Amino acid sequence: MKSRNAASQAKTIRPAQCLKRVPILDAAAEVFCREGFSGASIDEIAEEACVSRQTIYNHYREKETLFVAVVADVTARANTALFAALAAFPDKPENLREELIAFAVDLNRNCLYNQDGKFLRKLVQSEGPRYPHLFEAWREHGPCKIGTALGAIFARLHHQGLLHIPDCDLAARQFTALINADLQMTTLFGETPTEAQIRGSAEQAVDLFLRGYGVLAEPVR
Amino acid sequence: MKSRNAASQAKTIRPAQCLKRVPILDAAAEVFCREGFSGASIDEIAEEACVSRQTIYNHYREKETLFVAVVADVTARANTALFAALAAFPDKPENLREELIAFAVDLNRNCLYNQDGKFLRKLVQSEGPRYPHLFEAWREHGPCKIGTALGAIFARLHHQGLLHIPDCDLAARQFTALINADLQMTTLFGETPTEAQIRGSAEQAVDLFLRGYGVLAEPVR
DNA sequence: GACGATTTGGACAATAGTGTCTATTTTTAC
DNA sequence: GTAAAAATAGACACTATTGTCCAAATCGTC
Repeated sequence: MKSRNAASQAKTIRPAQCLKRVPILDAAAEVFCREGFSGASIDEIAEEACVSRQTIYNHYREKETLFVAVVADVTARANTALFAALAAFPDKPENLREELIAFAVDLNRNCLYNQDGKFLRKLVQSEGPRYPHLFEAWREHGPCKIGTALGAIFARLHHQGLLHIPDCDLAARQFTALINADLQMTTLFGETPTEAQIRGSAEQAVDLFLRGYGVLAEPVR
Repeated sequence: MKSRNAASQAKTIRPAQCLKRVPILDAAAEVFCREGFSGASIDEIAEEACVSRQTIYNHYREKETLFVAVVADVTARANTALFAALAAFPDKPENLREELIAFAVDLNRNCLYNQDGKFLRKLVQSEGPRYPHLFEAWREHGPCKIGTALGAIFARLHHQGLLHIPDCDLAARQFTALINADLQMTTLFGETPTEAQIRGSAEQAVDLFLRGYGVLAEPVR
């Protein structure tokens, strides 16, 4: 194997120069998501990226290399979106219901149900078992830590006396489950939920959540 | 095309005689679920079913026919399991919390998170867009009507004064979302949740659900 | 045991996809 | 403008897979 022999194989392309890298990654994400790993053909990706097939092979040695690169790319993007959403939640909430709703909407719109979220959910489920390493990485560093981060937020709300939450990690899982309750079906269809759906789903979720975990500060009205 | 010409093509095999049909369907479900539609090869299925490849082609003309048959088979099985679970819920609940928990456990164990449930969830997501007809069928007649059926049950509980539920369909979606909240991660790993996990998840879900929708008949204890 | 139905194994053509190679063209930077 | 880097197009070998055809073997039932 010798790892390429200088002459004609020196097509390793320095990672700095790109130009075609972005369209390739985008098209590949699209096609991998639509067709799955084995269903996606390099030719299809090349066409969708408006790029010669050879160019793809120049940048990424083989299909699997490309796939891994795509997952890394999408995961990174999803992560920054997630951090942004988490950071946007106020330290000292004033109108808890509204702020939780806004947070849920943000989470759903920009992390869970955008293009990247859809890609990750679908791919982790269908190709996860085949790439344990990749899968583990997603679980550790990926959008999956929504759980812990949310748990921390709820712990703060508990200590601030705004909510009464015995088990914060559990509450975090329940919160994410609830804000998706209304969107599951749309999601499975591969469609993107409308803004109204996202907003409605968030409101319903937060209302139930607050009935379950709210401190009964105000008298029943 | 002529639709086969009597002589050698008369291998249509009467639907009654089977013998090899069950192992074929089982193996095919397994392989389709593991590899996806395009990743699954007929040879692999034949081997796993301990059957000659030709036999598969005798029964199901082509790969797609086999796939459709598998989905129909699994859906039918999942449906009877679902009906059994729904029927098992008592008309006049006596200990609502316990009975809801038992119901949730039953639902999770025998419908949502068994082999069939896993298959349907995975396949609908990955191959759904490619088979709109099949997908529609699943949505209409498949396990997806958990929603409506559950809604009906909750409506009854509301009228019986056992719960206070303004929107029963919403509550149904939230209920199913909650009983899965703790299992999502395990599920994505392709693992089957343990009995303890299922039980715990159900308890937590029902407790939050009852805090949100319970009539406050008893004084806070 | 004989009959028809079912199953099997192997050979086969046709197709599609991966990855390589090479020569040529375009782009970028100096 | 020129030279290096990157992109392209096409031909190619190789492999895997689908689906067909056929002859032989096996099974179930009477």
